[in-house]
Amino acid sequence: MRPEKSDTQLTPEHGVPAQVEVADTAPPPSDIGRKRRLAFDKGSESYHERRREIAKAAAQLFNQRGFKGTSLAAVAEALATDRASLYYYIANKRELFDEVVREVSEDNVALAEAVLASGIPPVEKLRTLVVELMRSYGRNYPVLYVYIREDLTHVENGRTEWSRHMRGVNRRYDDAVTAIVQEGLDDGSIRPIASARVLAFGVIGMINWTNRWFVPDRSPHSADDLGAAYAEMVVAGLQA
Amino acid sequence: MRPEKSDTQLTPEHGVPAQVEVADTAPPPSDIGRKRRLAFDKGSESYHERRREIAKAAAQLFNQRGFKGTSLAAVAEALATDRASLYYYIANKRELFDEVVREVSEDNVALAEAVLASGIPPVEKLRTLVVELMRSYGRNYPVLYVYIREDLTHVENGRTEWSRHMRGVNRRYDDAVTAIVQEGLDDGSIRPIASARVLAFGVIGMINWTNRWFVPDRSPHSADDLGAAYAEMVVAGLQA
DNA sequence: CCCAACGTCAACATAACTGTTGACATATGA
DNA sequence: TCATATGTCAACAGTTATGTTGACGTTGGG
Repeated sequence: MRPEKSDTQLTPEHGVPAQVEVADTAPPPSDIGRKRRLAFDKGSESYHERRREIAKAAAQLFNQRGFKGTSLAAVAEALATDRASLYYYIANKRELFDEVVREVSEDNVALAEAVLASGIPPVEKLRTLVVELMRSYGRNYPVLYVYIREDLTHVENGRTEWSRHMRGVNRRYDDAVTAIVQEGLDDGSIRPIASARVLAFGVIGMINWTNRWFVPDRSPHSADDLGAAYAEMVVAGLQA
Repeated sequence: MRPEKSDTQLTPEHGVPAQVEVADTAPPPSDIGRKRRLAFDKGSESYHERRREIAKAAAQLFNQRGFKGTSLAAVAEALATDRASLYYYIANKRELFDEVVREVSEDNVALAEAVLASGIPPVEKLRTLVVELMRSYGRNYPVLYVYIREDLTHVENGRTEWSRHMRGVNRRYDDAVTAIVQEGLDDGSIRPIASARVLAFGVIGMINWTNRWFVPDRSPHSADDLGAAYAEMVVAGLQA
């Protein structure tokens, strides 16, 4: 299914099939790449601020159109600049996505794990979790939604270091929530309606689905309201 | 070869994009188009069966990789055929998506509306709805998930007849579920935790989120189990 | 003033994808 | 047998995307 790279001569230097190996390492330096790295390492404030601006604009587009549906040209346009200029700040689209998503997604996991580790009763953990998650979603809008919407597998083919990392983050998140439910099942404070994981996914789903309809600025409800409502619903639904 | 719009001719109409008009009608006939239409209208059994095979293969890929992430070449490959052969059956990728999704999404709405129209008490409607939806998701896997995953806006730019239709379907679905909850709020059988819509979206979210983790064949739970569990959780959570 | 860091620009190379074409194969029934 | 419906193939055209390049501007500090 790789019929013809072309019938014309293909310069052997250029034809090195770089897409076979997964090579998360050693992308060929390239000139602008060196400038970028330099600027990044030097790390002036304005540089990083501009980087954040770019990430913010990208987040909006990723949220609206998805990763695949967002072109760097569109990001550049949103910033009223040229696409090539972005390369002064980021190496490629995936790195931009990473920039947008990484910190906030890790905060999210940390939140879930902190709640799990707290000393309060399981049911209260659940309530706190739901409330705090919704707060976080509201506070970090739309960045957290970008993260939720993308089914990592859709972003990249799945074997890169980055994608492994992201899967790990997701996994820890699911595990933390599941563990909270499990505690409740174990001490009898949560009814054994189904396995801890199924129940946990139900809760997560209710929260995560808000990405489809909740736009903080344009909503009659605050994220806090939603969190409180869903927490109440979940707790009443699960409590023994 | 290709540099049509390079420095030779600096097209002055650089800023006149042709994609402004939406033209859902009158795609130029084209030869294979005529053959396709002919075959379709004549409608032999084998023709439509092949069409269904194609839709099924496409559904798998759409589900795994999303609309944008799925190329017709990939669909052809999955069927061990050539991409061009697909054009004997479908006119373009969107039509294929439509083929996959349309019927089942309308069935889904019909289901929700039927439950709404049934004579049972609101809380029982809710329970029935959740159970039946999960059954439907299991039965129609992965087709319904394809539909859920795509945030129509990501599939097409939003002004076409098709996209209006799809938004309408979504809307009717949301409205039906909301109406069920509203009935419960009105007759006092459901606690006024939040607005009917917020609660409805919570329920829908819990169910729809299963698209991220539930694979019928590879799951220890049946769709029925999940439906029963979530129904129980929702009903207990909302009942007065 | 001048230089280096900062930032931008136009253009190119490469690739993937969609939609289309016209010729070619097969098989089926009249 | 032969015409027709059915189905496939290789190839191309047009579009859009990414990543890169090298030259060009701008600006503030020494």
